Amino acid sequence: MDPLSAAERILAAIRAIPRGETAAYGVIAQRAGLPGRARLVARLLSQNDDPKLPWHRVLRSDGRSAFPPGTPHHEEQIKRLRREGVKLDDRGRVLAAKRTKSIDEEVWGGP
DNA sequence: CTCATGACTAGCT
DNA sequence: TAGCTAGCCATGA
Repeated sequence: MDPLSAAERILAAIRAIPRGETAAYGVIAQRAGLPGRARLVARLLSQNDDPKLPWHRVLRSDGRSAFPPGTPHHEEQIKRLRREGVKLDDRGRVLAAKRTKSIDEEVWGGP
């Protein structure tokens, strides 16, 4: 049986995002062994209550925040990302170069 | 059981 | 580049 629940694998993948980098919902899901479950990742985040979870590093596939611009959540997310050195364009989009490249190694540490 | 909703995505126009 | 659509799937009414 699975040593870790799907939810726990997803949370682990989110926690593994390095400071200053970001990852899309779909990427997190895939890394958790749940390809195509981006919405599950979103749902977990919406219900998560762990203040240690770097939820602000999780973005949509286009590099934008999942929250509508102008909302408190959106502002908070952008604020945290900037504080970590993440660069955004005028439209609040994270530069592609800063998006996650090898979360797999971050999570499962290669071998 | 069906229907609506949502911190999503990929593809098409 | 922006907007729309269909597909996705766990939850709750």
